[in-house]
Amino acid sequence: MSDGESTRNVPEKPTLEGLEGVWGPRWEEQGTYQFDRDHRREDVFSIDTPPPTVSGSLHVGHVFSYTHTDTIARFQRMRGKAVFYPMGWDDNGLPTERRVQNYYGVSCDTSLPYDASFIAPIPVAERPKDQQKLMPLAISRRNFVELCAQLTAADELVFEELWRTLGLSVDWSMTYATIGTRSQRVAQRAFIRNLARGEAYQNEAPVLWDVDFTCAVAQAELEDRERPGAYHRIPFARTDTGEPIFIETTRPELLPACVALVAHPTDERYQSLFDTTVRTPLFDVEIPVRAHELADPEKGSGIAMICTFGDLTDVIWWRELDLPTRSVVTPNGRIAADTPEWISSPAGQAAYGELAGKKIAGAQQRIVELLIEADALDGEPRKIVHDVKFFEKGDRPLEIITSRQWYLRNGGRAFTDANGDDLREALLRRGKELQWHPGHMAVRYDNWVNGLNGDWLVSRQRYFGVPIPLWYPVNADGTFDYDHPISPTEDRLPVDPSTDLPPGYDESQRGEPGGFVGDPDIMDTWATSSLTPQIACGWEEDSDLFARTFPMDLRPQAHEIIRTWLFSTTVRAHLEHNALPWAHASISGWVLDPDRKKMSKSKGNVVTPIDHIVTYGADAVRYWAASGRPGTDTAFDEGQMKIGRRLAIKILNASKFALGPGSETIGLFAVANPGIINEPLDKALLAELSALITDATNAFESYDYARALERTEAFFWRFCDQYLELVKGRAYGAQGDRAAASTHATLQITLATILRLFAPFLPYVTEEVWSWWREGSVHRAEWPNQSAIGGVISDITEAERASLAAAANALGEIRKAKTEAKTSLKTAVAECVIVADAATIDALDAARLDLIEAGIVTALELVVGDEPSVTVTLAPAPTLAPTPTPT
RNA sequence: GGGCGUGUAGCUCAGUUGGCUAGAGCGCUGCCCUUACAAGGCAGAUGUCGGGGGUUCGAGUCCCUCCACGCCCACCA
Repeated sequence: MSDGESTRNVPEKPTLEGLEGVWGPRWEEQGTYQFDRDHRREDVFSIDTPPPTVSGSLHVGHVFSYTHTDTIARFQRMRGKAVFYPMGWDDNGLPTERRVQNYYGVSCDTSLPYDASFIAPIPVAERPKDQQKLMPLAISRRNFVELCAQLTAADELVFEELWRTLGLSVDWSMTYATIGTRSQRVAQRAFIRNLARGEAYQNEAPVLWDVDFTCAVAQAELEDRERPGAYHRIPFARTDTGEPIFIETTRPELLPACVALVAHPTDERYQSLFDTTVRTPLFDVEIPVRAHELADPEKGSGIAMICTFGDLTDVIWWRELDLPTRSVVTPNGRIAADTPEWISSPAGQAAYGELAGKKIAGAQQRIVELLIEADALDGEPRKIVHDVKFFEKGDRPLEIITSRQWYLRNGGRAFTDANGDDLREALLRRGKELQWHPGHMAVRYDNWVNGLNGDWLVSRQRYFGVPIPLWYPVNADGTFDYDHPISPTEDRLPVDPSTDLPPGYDESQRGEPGGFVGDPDIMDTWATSSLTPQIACGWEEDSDLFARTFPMDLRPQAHEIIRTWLFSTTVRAHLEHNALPWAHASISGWVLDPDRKKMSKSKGNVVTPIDHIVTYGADAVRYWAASGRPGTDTAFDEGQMKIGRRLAIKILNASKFALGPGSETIGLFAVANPGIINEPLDKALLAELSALITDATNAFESYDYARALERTEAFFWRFCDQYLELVKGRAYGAQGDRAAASTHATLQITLATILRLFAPFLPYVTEEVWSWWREGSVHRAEWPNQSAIGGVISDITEAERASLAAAANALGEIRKAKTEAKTSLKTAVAECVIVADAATIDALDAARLDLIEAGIVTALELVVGDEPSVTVTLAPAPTLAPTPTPT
């Protein structure tokens, strides 16, 4: 027996059932996937695993993409790398808040004091029907945050269980949560360093605002949605002549916030109007008419009203034309209750009174009525469907509200980085430096960076997140001195400024003149997620680990978050480390339902993965996932899982044969004694296997796991259908011990190889079979190379190389004859005459004995000729005893 | 409006520098309990390679153009 081989233990009836339950715990116990931190950086492969959002349930989309990464991790591990493969949980942020509110029926009220004795309420779903629709229970911010932490901790256990069952080779001793202490420390440390370097700054400015979450929203969180709207044609009156000037607007309710009209500087129609004034209808406010290139003469009447603020173009006009701010929309999406001072006429004030306090939609309806009454609406509103900006998690169109927010430099506005380079250019270069898989995804990064229209707004007016770690002095008059924020020292992190104290102050000074206030905001969830490499690798906390793992090797992720996660991570690493955070990015596609729609929770077409794992087995589900090529959207297909299951069963059965009677004495010693393999079919098979190893290895090295699987699978089926069929008799000893030894050695080299090639995809079945005869885990075994095969096939002849395909074809013809004769494949062939070209005949002759045996051929005649043919004469069917006729 | 991707058998997809009659699996049809496998095996039928032009001895593969679908991006009054 060769080394590495253990006692044979091949089950009588191999089965897939229960493999997950057997091997999962054993891998855990044996530390199969533990990160070995003794390796040097170049021998480590580190993966920046996407932390899944814990606020919902994992769906097949997760199973799909995480399997892709796992195949890469397993390949690298078998190649000898110490694989650093941690798992994070994204529990920070709005989705969790929303889930906690709904799950427990609570709401956060920042004015309430902390209740130390608070106990989580009974979940809404578990209450009696009549108590499910009660008003939410208002609880303090700290109680609310604690409840979030409690629920996410429970959710994370469920997630981990599913991942383990799926067979992810994660090192479960290395997990993090984005709301965890470590993540908070990293996020706050990075932020105060950004602040110290001038990369973080605050600004009082118009921002996109979600009126339901009462929270600012960043450019990266926007999405356009088509909404019905209408152009309202409204006359403004020239102040000098009273002549009507018509504008068209989709936001008539913003008329009281109008600060100017604007037309293109070259627009003939409006030349005489520039630098004069007009008066708004209903409110009778005098406003200037200005010229600006962004005004499009083709659009509407060619002259637009500028409001503070109807859209982002308004913001540009307002800024560049230096217009006053006249806001009427409040943060919660209503028209401000108090009549603004710029509306001075009694009629205007009365009109405003009609709108005050109304929600946007109601205000729009009312102002249209008022315009009609005042004969200030020209014709019917012209209905259109247009794109409106929404917060991607929001339900109502965004408004633009002026507020003080924190920003992080990301190249959206001109900035010179620490290297003296333009930040945007530097980040574009980072995108080119990164190796994308597939390569065409790189353009999405370029598109996004080139389209940035401002820096990254990182402050959020929410609760469950990492607090902005700053305090502000309170002036003698009670106002806040935002210009002199107080940072904590790094050794105190993480801090919560709403409860912790700034250096040199005591609690009695909170909110008092001469005292301090804490920044009430938290950071954008991406402000933490953008630091996953730093969190996972132990930045500033475990410098040894950091040195061995950072910058990381691989960032796997989905394409829709290139603009958020991938880009923001690049920004943080560039600013903090002057480095790319990882060398490679692999971008997975989506799982589509059979109607080719993306599966997502909101569409209600999500399939729960655990049922499929139970039905088909984890290997089968992984097989389906790994069939999806990198970056390609893939249809959800249970059929593929059935095929995966069949493949796994086939591996069990073929392995049982390969390790069957006669094989024990051979072992793998052919490696040390190449001369033992001398049969043409055996050499032909190993030649194919050799090519397969090269092909699969190259595919994996270019992150194309799907190709590696496809090639391995195709080889395996040929191995079963052609080779095994042809050598069965020989394996059983029909041609003597020497011939049997050749095939047994070949079978075992092949089996040992394909088990390892399949191991990244089908970790359970390959480990099961490996355990029948080899020591240790297949997942720690060396990735196949040519060493076991090279010597055997170095002297292969052309006839030998072609023998397998030729014999398989001939066997197919013989079996076809039997099928057509509707007889059993066991039927003997009296005579078989094969006419073919000389090369084929040579190849067939090389496999002669095996072919005769497999086809049960009595006389095989091989003839060189120009017209290929196979003539099969079946032996007379054995005489059957006459079936008694029932009477 | 700009860009990226996809379009091959009823379905899901391979097809790597252009090379002999275009492949696999599912599904479909027929046959076979053959000692690895009946939740199996063997065999069979099935294609204007989205349309049109071009380069070439030769194009599913390269070039141009058009069409359909998906996605990303865009200051969308």
